[in-house]
Amino acid sequence: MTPEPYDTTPEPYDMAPEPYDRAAVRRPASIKDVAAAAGVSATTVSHVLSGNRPVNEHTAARVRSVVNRLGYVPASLARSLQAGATSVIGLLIPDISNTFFAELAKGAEDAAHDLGYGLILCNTEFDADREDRYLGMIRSRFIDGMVYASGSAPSRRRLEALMGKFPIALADEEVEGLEGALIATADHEAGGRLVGEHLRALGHRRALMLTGPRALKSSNARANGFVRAFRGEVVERVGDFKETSGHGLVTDLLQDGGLPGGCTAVFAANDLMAFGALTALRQAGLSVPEDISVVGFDDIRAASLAHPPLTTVHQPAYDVGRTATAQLLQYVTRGEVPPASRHTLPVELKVRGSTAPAAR
Amino acid sequence: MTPEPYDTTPEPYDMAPEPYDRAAVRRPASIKDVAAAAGVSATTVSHVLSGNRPVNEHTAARVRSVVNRLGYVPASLARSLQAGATSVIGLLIPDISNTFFAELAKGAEDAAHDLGYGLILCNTEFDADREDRYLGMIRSRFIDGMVYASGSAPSRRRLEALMGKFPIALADEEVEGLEGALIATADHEAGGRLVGEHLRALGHRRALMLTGPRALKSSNARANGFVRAFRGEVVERVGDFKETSGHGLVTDLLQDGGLPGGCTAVFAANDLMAFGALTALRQAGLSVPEDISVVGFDDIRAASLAHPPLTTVHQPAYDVGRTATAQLLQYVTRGEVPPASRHTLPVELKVRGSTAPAAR
DNA sequence: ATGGTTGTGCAAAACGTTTTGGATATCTAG
DNA sequence: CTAGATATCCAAAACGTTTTGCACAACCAT
Repeated sequence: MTPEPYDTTPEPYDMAPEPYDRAAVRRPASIKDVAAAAGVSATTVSHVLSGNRPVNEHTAARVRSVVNRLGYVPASLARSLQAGATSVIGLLIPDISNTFFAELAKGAEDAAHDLGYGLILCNTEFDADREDRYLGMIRSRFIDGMVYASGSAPSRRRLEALMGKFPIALADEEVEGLEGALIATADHEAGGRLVGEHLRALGHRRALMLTGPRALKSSNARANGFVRAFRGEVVERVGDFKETSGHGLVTDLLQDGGLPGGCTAVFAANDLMAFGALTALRQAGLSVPEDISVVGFDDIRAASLAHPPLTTVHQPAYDVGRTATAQLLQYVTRGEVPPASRHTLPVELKVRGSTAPAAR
Repeated sequence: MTPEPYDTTPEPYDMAPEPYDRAAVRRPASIKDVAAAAGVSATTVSHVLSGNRPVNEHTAARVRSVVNRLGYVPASLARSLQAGATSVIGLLIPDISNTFFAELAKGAEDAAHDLGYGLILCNTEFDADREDRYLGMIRSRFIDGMVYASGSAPSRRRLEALMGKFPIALADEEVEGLEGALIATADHEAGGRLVGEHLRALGHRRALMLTGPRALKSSNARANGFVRAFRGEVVERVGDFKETSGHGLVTDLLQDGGLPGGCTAVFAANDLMAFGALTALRQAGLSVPEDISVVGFDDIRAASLAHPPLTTVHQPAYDVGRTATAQLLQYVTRGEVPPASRHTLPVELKVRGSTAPAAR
């Protein structure tokens, strides 16, 4: 029986809309005030409100009336202290303004809300100090658990030390060597495979692949899946998931005498880099998809709005967040590790206007 | 002197990376355990850690060593209970996956983090019950304040009742009749005005305006500013800020025999509707900006990536979130209402490829 | 010597709940 | 009429901190 994290009794509507009066903030009523005013003990008030033990209906009615009159709302802090849990968890991500993480956050928030949990947003901006600071919240037991969706390498060891002692679930990015952990991630490898098959079916035999940072398992999985399924010649260039990176890599290649080996397609490991590539190609007078096909990864909102609409792999960001959080909470509330402790969520290829049969 | 919300002492790195061992969770060390092990009172431990009163350096060293050995981290709950504040605030928004609110959230998180505050994400999905539920957090004093950036009408009265008693700051959307409130909002009216001037300067004299819901002051302000500065004929249609709405409204008009009165420009109250309009126009065989100019509002990421790149009004979403939060926290920590309790933040017109001189 | 300061540490109260073991009165079954 | 059950409520402990008032010793200046 987890405690309700906060009271939901509606504020009486007919209350005088007092002017904004900072000075007159009086100490909010405590359970003792209610007890005194109702002529009962604090215990009884608690029982009336929680229904934890039966109370005489007459007494209960009196107590409830006093509760309303005084506008009493139980202090959730004291409740949590007593209960040993706060009904709040954290969500640690690098950048909430990135639509992928925003979607993930939405899923996490939904899952948390479903079980009456609050969600603290831990936005790290890829800053290790900031991340440590937030991880401190779990050690001080202010949050009951953490959904971790960051990939900053320096915090890896710190994370390991925590995972044995506190409930932590990984989302989106795996951490090597943590076998027993709770993990929810998209099927990056399958995504790469789908792209490889798609381009191959269109007759492409040579492709340029713009990868993400080597340190990220997810990025590597995309590349591996692609290379394996494409069964053609693949030239790799390492980018950083930013638009400028895609633009720069392609521009450089074009200036060095065209895409290497007569590539007819470009697969970028995320949509942003794909957009950069798109712009670079257009600037060089090439048209997409007639001359070159371009594929992205993520399916961010702009992908379908762009011109041409971008063929890309849809990632279930919402589901990743939701699943990881649900797993974490199952662990936290029931105290048991959920049966399937690793979830790999399906991705989907969205074929749009940026891919076409290979030019001959 | 606000309390540190959570401990930041780094976990010792050289700790044995124990296997994931749920059964062996032992009660974390409390201040009493430390006191006993160090042969001092809990008071002394507290003083050593807080520096609140001087402690003999020899004793202090001993205490610190025990703290490390036991891995003691103060329970922030107990600390907050004693302090009467949690160092956590809430951010209530309708939809985190909307890039505008994601940016706003980022600003809010930054401001909160700067002052050592945590931020609870309250995503309402425009659901009044969910909003009430979250507002309950402030009444139960689990959070020290709330940044409110939603516009759902039914909660208006409820909000009024709360604003006199708890620290609440409004972001993005004003609430009528709450004069003393803390408010940070973009200059919607100026944004509309900029668009009006821009289109007029390009020679446009008749325009279609797609507004947002009438209930939103921000949407009305955009329309008012536009109409006043455009000084031409303006046909208004009411949309709902969604892409389908922009598409539907324009399609309907086109099927009824072209844009009314020979409009040469469309101003949508947000980018999403502008994209809808763009698609509808293209489907009707009209080209943008040669035949019709299109302007949006918000400057979401997709705006610059679209084809043609969308002329739009850049809203300082990040600053709105940051400013509102900073104001709230100034109020919360210092207990005083900041000097300027209303901030109207400047917007900026981004002229891109979707506007051109009026076709004659 | 005396009074005041400084250094050092402790005990107890306070924060606001929930939970547990009784206590008292009333009822039920034999 | 009595033993046991039931209904009703309360006092006290517990959750883990910080803060406050005080005690004691040691030192200083008069």
